[in-house]
Amino acid sequence: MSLRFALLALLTSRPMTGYDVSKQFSQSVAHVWHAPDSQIYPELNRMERDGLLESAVVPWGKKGTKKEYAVTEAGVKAFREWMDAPIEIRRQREPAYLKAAYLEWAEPGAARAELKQFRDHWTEHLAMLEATRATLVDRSHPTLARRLEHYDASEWDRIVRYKIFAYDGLIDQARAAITWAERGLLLVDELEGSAAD
Amino acid sequence: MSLRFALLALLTSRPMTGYDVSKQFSQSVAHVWHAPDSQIYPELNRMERDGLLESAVVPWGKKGTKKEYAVTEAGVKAFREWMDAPIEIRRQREPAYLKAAYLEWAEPGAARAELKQFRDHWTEHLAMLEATRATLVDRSHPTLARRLEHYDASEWDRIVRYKIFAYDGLIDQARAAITWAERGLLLVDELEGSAAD
DNA sequence: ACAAACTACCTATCTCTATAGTTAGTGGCA
DNA sequence: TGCCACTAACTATAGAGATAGGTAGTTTGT
Repeated sequence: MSLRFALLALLTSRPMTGYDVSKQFSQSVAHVWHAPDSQIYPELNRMERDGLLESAVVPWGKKGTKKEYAVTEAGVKAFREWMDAPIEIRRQREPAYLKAAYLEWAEPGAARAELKQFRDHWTEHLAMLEATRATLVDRSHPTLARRLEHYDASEWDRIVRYKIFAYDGLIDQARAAITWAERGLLLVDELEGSAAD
Repeated sequence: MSLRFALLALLTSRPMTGYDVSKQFSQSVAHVWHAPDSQIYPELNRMERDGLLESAVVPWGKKGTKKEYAVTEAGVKAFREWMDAPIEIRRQREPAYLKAAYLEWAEPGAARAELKQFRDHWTEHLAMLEATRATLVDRSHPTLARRLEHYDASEWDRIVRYKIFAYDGLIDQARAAITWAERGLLLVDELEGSAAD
């Protein structure tokens, strides 16, 4: 159900085609709620069917057309209602931590490789989050810039700071994951005897 | 797919009935991979069909019977293979952070309520994780105690420390979530004007 | 003139999850 | 003797999500 609201969140910045949505999505909302385009297109259709979006067919080149979606009043209302409703608490589902708890079953080499892979993934992810955070701070983030156009300048700080707050939380998570993986690598060295590799 | 391996992990400690599994599960592996019993029973059946488990029918009372599952050699092999394979990286799916990024749309009261709910959930979760961690440190955790029986005492430290390592990671996550929510509450006060409630 | 890369928009299928039930026997106690 | 909580083991169904495709037009570079 959150996909629907992630899409509404994005579309409140400006009307977009499905293709725009799927491109912009991966650079913003997906940091917090990932979805592939095979989920995005059908969901946009369903949202239109449910009256949350309306679409206009726009010509594209000589023969091509594209469909631009805009949030309706009902869509804004649904989004506000979701924002005011209690959040769903996600259940724990962490394959990395599951494996960590049973690391005595792994080959030491495989244990090290997994922890490194995990650390590297989060290191990369952290860099991306920090880069995105920087574009929020200086307001160069394209979706944010378009969003601020609808508001009075006196509101800008408030809007931007909530987005930075969300990214700060994600950055903390990423840092914690990296620290944890590094502690894990030291632990494997200690328990399995350190091996060069 | 991880559910299968979460179940194998649990069943390597000792053979269990489906009911035992679903009870023990919620006190151990579920901290890292949640699943309701409506997923556990069918998955146990499928694992038996696939040769990872074998079951014995055990009498229970006068007429009742129960089915006790034990991990087969193929099951142990599959578990080891999964342990040595690279981990799947989970995609971000965090409704709380999604909402946080768009908090300018929420009523200030609703924003506060959500952050409090989030903080309280994680505070409770943290207490449970710390309590479980303590039972690992003193080795009074029932599943751990049964597990250690299969190993030589010289191996105990290694096994226990990996489990503590996993819980340390979860505890860090919980603490980070609480700190983040508290920062969020201060931010709402600053941006929306503080309201007593 | 043509290829390659990009824009645009899906579809199909399978698995995984969530939610909400059902059926039946056991053990204790009032 | 009857009731209730617990043990035991599912089932049914809908929706979400992952993976892997497909088709058609456009733009850009050579």
